Amino acid sequence: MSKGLTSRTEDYSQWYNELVSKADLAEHSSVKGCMVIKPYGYAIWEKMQAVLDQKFKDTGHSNAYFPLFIPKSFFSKEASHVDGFATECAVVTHYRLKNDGNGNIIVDETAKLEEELIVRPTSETIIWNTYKGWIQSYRDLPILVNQWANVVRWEMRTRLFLRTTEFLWQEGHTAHATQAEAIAETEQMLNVYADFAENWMAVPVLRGKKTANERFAGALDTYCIEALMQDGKALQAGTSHFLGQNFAKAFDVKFTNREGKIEYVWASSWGVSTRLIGALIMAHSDDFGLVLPPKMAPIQVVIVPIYKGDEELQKISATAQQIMGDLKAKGISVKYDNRDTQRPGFKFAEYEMKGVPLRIAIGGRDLENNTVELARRDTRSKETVSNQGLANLIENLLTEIQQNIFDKALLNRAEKSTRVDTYEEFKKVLDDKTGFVYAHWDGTPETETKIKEETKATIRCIPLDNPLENGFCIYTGKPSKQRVVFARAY
RNA sequence: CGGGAUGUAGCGUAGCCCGGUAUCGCGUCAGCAUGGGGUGCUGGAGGUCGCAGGUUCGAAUCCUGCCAUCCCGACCA
Repeated sequence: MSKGLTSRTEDYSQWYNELVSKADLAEHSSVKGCMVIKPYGYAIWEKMQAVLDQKFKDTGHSNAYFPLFIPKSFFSKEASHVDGFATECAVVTHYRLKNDGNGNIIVDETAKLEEELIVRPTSETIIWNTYKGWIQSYRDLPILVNQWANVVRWEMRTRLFLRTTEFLWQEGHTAHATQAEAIAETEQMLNVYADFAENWMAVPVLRGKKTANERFAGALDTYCIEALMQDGKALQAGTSHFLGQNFAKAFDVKFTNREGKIEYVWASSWGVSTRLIGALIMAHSDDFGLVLPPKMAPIQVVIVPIYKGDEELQKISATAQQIMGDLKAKGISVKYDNRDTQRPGFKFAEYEMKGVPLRIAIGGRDLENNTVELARRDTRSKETVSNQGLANLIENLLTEIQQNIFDKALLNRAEKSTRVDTYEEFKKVLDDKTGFVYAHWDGTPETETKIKEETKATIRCIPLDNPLENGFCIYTGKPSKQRVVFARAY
């Protein structure tokens, strides 16, 4: 691991890239646009999965698995869905290779697929094709299924975690007897995501609806959680879609309701991806490396011994083991780094880069005094504390750190949220101050598109709890009933 | 797919204009010392100079073609 990190103010993008690499989260693979998620980065994903998976189960969902490949004909059935994804699909056309006689492996042209297969960019089509066979009566509803999977979207430009050609995610797909129930499900899952983002990832989010332009291809309504990064750019952190009867109609999924009438099934889908790791990184980290909220940290506490010779190490290790036992009893994950191959200072820097929330250093002086040195990653403060009641102290500190990290992110968002009433002001804020810009909009896709073309800012969402307020569109001057949230986004 | 740039050791680089078999840093390996914030010294290993042609006694360097990657745009969780 090399020293130092480009500062955020100097070059935010480079800071991000170096951080991902130096914190050992991920690296570029030999496959263009695809990343290798390294063990430490994957451990964060596993933390996310564990929490989300439990939340899904607590809200009545079950996991299942659907194929990676989708027949092209399925994919074409829902018109706006195809339009949305057509330009970024990987297509399988052949199923065999052969030797061309010169030692080269080539595609065997005689092994052409009857029907080409799409590598799923999302699974609505294959799932609704399947649901058709599962649903006949209202008694079969609702179906509440989630799958953890990889998907492929052939992106032009990629960035580790934020946008890669292949990424990991979960996609929930539910089927309901009524519109109201499907909408309630859509909203419920949005709240699950928001709760996860704020109370686990310590990332404050806006809950809102997307405008028609930003809506998921095939949805009637797209709900989202929007987070603000430290550089003032917005990041869509999760989406939940009310699909109406669009996919039921496309795949002819009907059921007999209580009244004996035949009706199309109502649907929702919702997902979050490994992009959340990008959000986590950019929301909290500093110029010294990653800053992880304790609830998302693969290692919450690291213990570094400082010693001269084996004998002293033995003594320190005994103390360390005792502390580890106390912490583990409280469900705190702890690592004792007694590698003799690195020096303490190196380890300090390394765990700082990796965002471990708390570090305990134990040296000879501490043994004499029954103390340890305790260092917080979020504030980078150090203090020497007594061994007595250490586990309780740490337990409380972890809670405090979790809160502190959230508060900081919330403060950043508050500082970077601005209300503007003119287009001039709007552009100036976007350029100079960045962040969320609350402005009136006439509600038309045309105006939204114009603003996007001229400023690169998009409407991130119309907040769900948005107060009504009469005003005039900053672009056209037409009357407007509420402000919407604009930002430049990842 | 348009506009720009770059390919030299695991990583980052110098050398290229002005041809003579490759520089430095990090990392790595060995030994000794060191150990409370990225340790020091000594010694070692590691290179088809993106690929293929061409010019030349001789090419990382000059010429031609190709490939790849990165940045900016269009597209996007």
